[in-house]
Amino acid sequence: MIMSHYDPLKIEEKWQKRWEEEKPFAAKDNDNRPKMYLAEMFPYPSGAGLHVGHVRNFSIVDCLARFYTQQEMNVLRPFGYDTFGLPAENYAIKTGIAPQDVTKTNIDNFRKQAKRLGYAIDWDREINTSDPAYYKWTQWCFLQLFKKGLAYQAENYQWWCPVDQTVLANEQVENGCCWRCGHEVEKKKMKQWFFKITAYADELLDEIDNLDWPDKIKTMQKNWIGRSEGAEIDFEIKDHKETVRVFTTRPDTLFGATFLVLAPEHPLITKITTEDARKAMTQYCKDAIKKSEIERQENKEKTGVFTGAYAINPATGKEIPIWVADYVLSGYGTGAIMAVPAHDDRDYDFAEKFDLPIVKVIEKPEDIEDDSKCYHGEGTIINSGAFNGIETAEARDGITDWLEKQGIGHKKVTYRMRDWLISRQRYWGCPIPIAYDKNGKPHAIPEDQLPVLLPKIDDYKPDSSGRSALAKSEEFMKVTIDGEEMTRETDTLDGYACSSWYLWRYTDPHNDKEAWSKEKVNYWAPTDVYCGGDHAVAHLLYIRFWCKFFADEGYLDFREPVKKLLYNGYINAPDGKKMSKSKGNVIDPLDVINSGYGADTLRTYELFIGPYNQDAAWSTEAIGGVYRFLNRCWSLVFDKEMIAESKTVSLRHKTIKKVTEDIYRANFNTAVAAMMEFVNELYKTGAAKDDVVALAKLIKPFAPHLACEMLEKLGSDDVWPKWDDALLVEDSVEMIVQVNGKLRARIQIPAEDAADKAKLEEYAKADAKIASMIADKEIIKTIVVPQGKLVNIVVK
RNA sequence: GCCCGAGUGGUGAAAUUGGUAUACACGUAUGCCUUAGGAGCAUAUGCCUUCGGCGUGCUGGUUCGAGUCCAGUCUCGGGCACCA
Repeated sequence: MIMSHYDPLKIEEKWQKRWEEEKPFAAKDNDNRPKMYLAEMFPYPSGAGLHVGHVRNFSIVDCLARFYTQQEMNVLRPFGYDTFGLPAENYAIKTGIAPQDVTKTNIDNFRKQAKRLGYAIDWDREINTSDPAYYKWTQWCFLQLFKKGLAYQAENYQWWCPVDQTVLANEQVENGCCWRCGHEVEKKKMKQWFFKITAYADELLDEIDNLDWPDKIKTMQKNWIGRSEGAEIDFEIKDHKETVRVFTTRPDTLFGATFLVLAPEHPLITKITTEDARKAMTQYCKDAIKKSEIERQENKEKTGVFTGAYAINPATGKEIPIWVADYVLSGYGTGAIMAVPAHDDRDYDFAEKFDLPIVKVIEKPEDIEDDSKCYHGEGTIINSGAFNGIETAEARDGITDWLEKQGIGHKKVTYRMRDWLISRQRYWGCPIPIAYDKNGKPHAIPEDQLPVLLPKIDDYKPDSSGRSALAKSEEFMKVTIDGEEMTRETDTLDGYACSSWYLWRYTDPHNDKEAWSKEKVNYWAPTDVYCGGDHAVAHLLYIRFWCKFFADEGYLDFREPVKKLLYNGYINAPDGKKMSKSKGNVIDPLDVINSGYGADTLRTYELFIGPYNQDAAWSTEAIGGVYRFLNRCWSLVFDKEMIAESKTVSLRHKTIKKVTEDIYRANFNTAVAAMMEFVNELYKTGAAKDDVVALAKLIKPFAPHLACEMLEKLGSDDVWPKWDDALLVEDSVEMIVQVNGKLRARIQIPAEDAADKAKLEEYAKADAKIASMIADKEIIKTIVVPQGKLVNIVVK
């Protein structure tokens, strides 16, 4: 017989053309069916095009989208592009080609490639963050935050290269030098824009436990927010009217505070440093501030300089020296600490190095073993006047209350999370919709003047002002608000701002009156399943923050943007290393398709490669196995004679159950395995029409083109098949006989006897091999029949 | 240093409530078909062996029964890392 041939490229072209014309994936805003909103983290459309990592990510979402569509739900599965950012700007600086033009080329390429994969995308909802019709509303979002005081300006130290006269990102500073010119960089105080994410710190933290998200991400977010409860305490400074405020989580150790330490950036340093210390202090602070965060953390050898000034410990009344050291961070708490060397490792190291007094104030319980140099656990308070003898936990409240009565301390909650710095001195970003009057006061651009358009310019390089290239456009800079001439802000927004609300824009992407309509957003959102493999903290925290803010403002009826998060692993090169252009080990999905495998094989392979949330190495051999499997599916319909009556009814129902439940659990790899088992069996027994119809429906979320081709030939719809529990059972089942927990016999028994424990025992004893093992009845201690299908005989 | 995960064949991995360890796939071997095959189909494939025994990183424990639960330990991966 001449075999016809499974030709994926031909089949896929046919169905993609049909989907392009008929738009079967358009989501309906008014629909009685239950809704299902699925999205992946939208890609940055790089010049390199789609890679196999995108394919894994998109294929997971597509599998779910098609699965729920076949379950007759109203599915929204949109697509878009995160287009602002450094690569396009650097490319423009190098080549002079406008980022707008590069971006358009890249998007066109991404779209074309995504269509080759046959995704069930509602293409009419496509969005692009650098499109003025989109970023108009990013600017609107900024203004809502600005109006509520949650977008604000503050002075902040930034890296500054005095030769290039530009601000540098932390990653652009190498060994204290500029990555471009190699000159030593400095830290410069600059005014920057921030979003006050800390205003939502408590809710962002408390809601984490209720999220259906991977524990890994939840833990990372908790650590990132880093809530600490403690107290702020004011220390008087001898011979000065100023006080030093410190934050501590251990107010119970106040009597053991034998010195204070200020961060090198602390504003009081210049005021209180004595003449003799001044020179050394200036040098120390200058050096410390210059050091990068990384350098400050790498070298844990304690350094510091004494100010010459003394504070008064309010508990003991004693004078204690005030030091400056870079182990105290300016950005956390108050930038100053009370040092308790007896009960804190860092303070202990410092005290030992500079020969400062160590006073023990906690006696550890006798049953606790702890031979470290200083004890930081709980215990009984000593050397603390009226507080002696009480437990540390109690003393934390007691001492805080006492401080509060004196008016020199209070309870305080502090977060490790800082406010979100959003201004970028870059051209290729969303302009911040702000203008400054003559006095430098910021004003919101009126909403009817939005969008603030990003002008096309010739030279994208930042200029000597340290501002973005926008400052060079005189036309852009001038603006009139309420008859007053003002100057525009030249910073652009962090790209993460653009992606903090796109999930809501998808629900109403063409709205030119508002960012989204309340009706549409509350019908579709929150997103039911969101899938990505990156941005564990930043993006996934920012969308939660904006969701809570816009819920407070009445624009959303929900406070968490994503119900279920699927965090997929990476696809690595066959050797297990990261794929990268420079290593030359990149697998191009289009090459895989065009080599003859087709998109269905690629998609199914990437879902079969392993658990979706685990990294996987590409295998050029294993993908062939998936192709063979699809080929066998195809042959069942197009090559083989069908049999009249199915011989695999029970397995068919088992397979339907397994695949359905596996997709709900996101166990895509075992769902594919179950279908392979089913096909292998059909090859042995022959396949009836019911068998292949079920198979085609089950395989559609994985290999949609092939499935459509099969269903068309079979004249079937694609409605998701159901299983019948009664049909899962086969006529005869295998029972297991163990002796002392070890497998000794397998016996075929009628299925209806499987639940009858007495009968199972009889079968077991009747088996020749078992009978010989227990011929001497004396040795039987007990017989355990825990449930259907298993007997364990325990012998002496 | 602290906090999480994970260790199962030659390889990627299954085992969903404590109940047949290694499903499915790759690779390998053999056969069939073929002018030919890097195609297709079929069979076999944890280890040692004569019966039989041993096997889920290692050492113990609980249990009639442990990959799964408990204690300890080793290794690898990830996150945080002077946050007071």
